[in-house]
Amino acid sequence: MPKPLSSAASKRVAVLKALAHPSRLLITEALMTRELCVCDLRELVGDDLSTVSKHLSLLRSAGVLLSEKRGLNVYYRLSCDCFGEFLKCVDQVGAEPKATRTLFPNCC
Amino acid sequence: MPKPLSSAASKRVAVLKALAHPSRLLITEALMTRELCVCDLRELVGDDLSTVSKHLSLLRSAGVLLSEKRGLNVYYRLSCDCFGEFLKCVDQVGAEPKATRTLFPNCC
DNA sequence: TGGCTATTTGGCAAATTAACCAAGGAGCTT
DNA sequence: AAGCTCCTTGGTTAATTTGCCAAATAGCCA
Repeated sequence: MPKPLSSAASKRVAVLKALAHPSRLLITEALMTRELCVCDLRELVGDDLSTVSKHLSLLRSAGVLLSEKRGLNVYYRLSCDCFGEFLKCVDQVGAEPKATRTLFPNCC
Repeated sequence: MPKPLSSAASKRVAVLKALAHPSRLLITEALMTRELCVCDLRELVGDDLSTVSKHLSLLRSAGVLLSEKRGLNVYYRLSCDCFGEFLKCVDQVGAEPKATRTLFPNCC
């Protein structure tokens, strides 16, 4: 049984979990450029449409994406334009071979 | 079967997955202040020692943590000092109620 | 060496997550 | 209204992850 989590912490975990999946990260990266509809995203990731829809729904409920229906299509976009910065941080993690680092230099 | 992933992408996913767990995020946050040994971290998260050790091993292999054995203890520390920035980004995601946002303001 | 402490590893059962198919809206357009 | 397109939801099975116990390893110290 998981121990009670502060709401701030569980929100962080929800966001991270949402992004910690190949298709969902790909979707998020694609949306950094422009909003896209579900069928665009389906083509991008190549999974079954229902699978993509579920990924999108998860990203939306984590607060990562916003959606809007226009006509027949549903368009998704990032809720936040900080993902460039965010991914830069991710890429800095362990950018160097771990064995060669012995202290805290200035890392990133 | 997952489709082939670029190595940069799978590395990103590995880092995000490593952080997307309550205990592992807690550990990572604690290590932002100072390095700690396994027993300190065990006390912090309250799980079985072997569970904590597996979390640490996962974080290390994702490149998030570095470890060093000194005497009987193994000390863990962050591989990177950019986590403050990183978490700031995470917290900005969906910081506003989703419904009220209709476009890209300057968000974060 | 033997014993003690700190940590890791192996193995397994429970819980969670993922992906597909099929069926169900929702909103054009005629 | 009928039919079509786009998307979401329900339900099921497979795969992955989690967490504990027990056993193994590593290093100190008598």
